[in-house]
Amino acid sequence: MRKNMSITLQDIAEQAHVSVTTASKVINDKASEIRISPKTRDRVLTVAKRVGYRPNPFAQSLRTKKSRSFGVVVAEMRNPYFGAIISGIEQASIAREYYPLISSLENNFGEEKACVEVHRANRAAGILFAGTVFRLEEGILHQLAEDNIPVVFIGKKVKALSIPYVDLDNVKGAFLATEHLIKLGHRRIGLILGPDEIPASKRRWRGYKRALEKYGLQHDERWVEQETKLRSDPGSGYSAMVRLLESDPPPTALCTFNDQYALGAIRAAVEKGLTIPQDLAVVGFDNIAAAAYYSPPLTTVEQPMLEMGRIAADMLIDAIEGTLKKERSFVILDPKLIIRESCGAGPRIKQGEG
Amino acid sequence: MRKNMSITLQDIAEQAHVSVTTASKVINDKASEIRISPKTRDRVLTVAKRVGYRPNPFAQSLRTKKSRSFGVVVAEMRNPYFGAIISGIEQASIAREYYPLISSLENNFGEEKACVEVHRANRAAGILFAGTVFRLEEGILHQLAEDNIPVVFIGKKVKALSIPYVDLDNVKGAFLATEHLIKLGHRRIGLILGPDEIPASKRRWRGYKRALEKYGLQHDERWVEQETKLRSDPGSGYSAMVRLLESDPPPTALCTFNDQYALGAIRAAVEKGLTIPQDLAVVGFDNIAAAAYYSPPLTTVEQPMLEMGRIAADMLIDAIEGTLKKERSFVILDPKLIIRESCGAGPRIKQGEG
DNA sequence: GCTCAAACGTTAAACGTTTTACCTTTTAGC
DNA sequence: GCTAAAAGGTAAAACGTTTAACGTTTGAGC
Repeated sequence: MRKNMSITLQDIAEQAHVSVTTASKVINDKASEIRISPKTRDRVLTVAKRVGYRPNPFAQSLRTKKSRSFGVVVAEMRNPYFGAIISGIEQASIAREYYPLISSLENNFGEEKACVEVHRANRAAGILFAGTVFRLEEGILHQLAEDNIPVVFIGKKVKALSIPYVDLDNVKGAFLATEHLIKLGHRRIGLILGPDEIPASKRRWRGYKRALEKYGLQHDERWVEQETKLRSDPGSGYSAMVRLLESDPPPTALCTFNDQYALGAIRAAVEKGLTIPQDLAVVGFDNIAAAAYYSPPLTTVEQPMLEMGRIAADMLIDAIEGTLKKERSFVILDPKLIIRESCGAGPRIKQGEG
Repeated sequence: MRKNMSITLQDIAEQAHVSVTTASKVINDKASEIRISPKTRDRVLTVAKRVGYRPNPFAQSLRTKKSRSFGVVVAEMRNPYFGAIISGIEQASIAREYYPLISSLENNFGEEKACVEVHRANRAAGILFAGTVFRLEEGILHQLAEDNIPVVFIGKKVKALSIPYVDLDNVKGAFLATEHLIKLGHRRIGLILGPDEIPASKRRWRGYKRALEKYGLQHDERWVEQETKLRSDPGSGYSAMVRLLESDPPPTALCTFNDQYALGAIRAAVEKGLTIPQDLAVVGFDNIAAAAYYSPPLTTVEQPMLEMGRIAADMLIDAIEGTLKKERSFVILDPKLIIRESCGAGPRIKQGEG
């Protein structure tokens, strides 16, 4: 009649006629470095299996002063970009028996501090700042460093503290996109950037300029628009595009900060009576799942979100376990241009199949 | 030089010259039902604040046998639909100082069992099955019930065990969509359903039929396609639409299982040379953020994902705390038709602004 | 001045592990 | 057959809380 009582080592010990210590040693089985006879070993293991023993993680953590969960702070949950990253984080951590505690800032940026506080209160073994985190005071990071709580960033480089990070080569990504448009003959190429707080924004701007320079085009401020709102939705692309279309002459091609911006920008252009790609060629960024089905299917720069999540989580767990090597602490992944139809250059075959 | 050691009640007790018990009582402050003089109270509180005391959740949970975290099992993380639900779950739980442990099945359906096992191993105080969970063996649910671990479903009704749930009125949602098309004059109305395992699928089919019946149209199997793949991406809508377009005569209007299906279906139609909405009117479902920016902007049935998440989380927490009333255990929310341009009936103004 | 409560605190046990230090029994070496 | 060490196991303390049960002081009532 033991309602809601779980099985403890005590129970196992009794049933297997050994001490709690022995039971514990067997269960943990430190590479048989402990000296237990095969006979008792089997006995304990059999009992444990029979009763469905599950170690109490609270007792374990209390005793060992180690936690198997880590915090994840993500900008917005509803964004498929972050969804993919989280998915990757999850894959990696489940595999290593760690548990991510996910918290998102949603619209309330500036809540990083509160989020971190929650994770600390929960004794997170480390914190992963996924996607773009902005106004994080350095003080918080110092505090974390001081208390030996490892931190990993995705998409942001914190110079001062040499914090491990994984990021995409954003300069190259924007370069590829811009170059593609140039090679298609475009000369007036617009650019819609994200807010300054997102580090990728500046870097993509550099990639864009670099491509223009390489092909001897000159850079014109009229064709660069920047969204200041932090939330990454199609609305941002829409309003930026409305502004951009007022420039004279308007651009014939466009690089956007991400696929969602592209969706909004396309909408704005279409509402002005333009057709894509004839009147305006558009390149996105990220290659989210839906991009292949936009009208027209979106040419975009692929960002391996899933992999980034996986790598970052592995790095963080390594750091938690104290095995993260310096030379594996800074990972920059390669972007890839996915050509579809939104620039008029794609093969007219169905995309995203298979 | 105490590296990585956190402050304990012990420390506070010493510094405030009281016993650990007193410190504990003051910190927990059970509505001053405990008898502690204001003077000592203040002393303890001051010290606690000064040293930044954070109770150790492991010790707390170990001692009280209560956990403040609960599991969330979600179908796919990368889907903005679930992203929104999770967002709602988070809002509600943070507010009540509970912590959701999120795990997703991604493509590996049939892993419900493993997910549940993980949550149990982590001593989740309850489990929220968010979105659509399919092949969950009843055995698992019985086990959970037996062990007094409350469960709440979103979007699924488990008759046998009278498990609390929150859901949308799917019949009504599909009815609204279909009726809208009928009122616009359509007579051949197609339907793309999700897989049978998703309970909403059947119910939307009923709503669709009910609308046809009400307006004296007869139901024709040729115009109903069903996707069997569980993953909800535009590709599903795309391939279903390809099949649907082979029917003769083809439908002039279409209800889709969700906005992502709609995106894919529209793409397939456009590739066949059709224009939306002139040749084919399309209605989506869910009203995800991007839907307002599709080309054309999508008329769709709104589902309050955020609210569903919030309500479900609140219900689960109530259940955990033993305060969930029977009459508040079954919540069905009302869908709302959002009219945009994909049916040719929307006002030709910009959508999704503001 | 005595008694009795009330007011204010404290001691100690318990939660389920892990780990240190120790104890007993075999076994091996000679 | 004796000793030493290896093998196999155990007792007890500790992790940081909460809580039941128990002290001590204070003050009121008479």
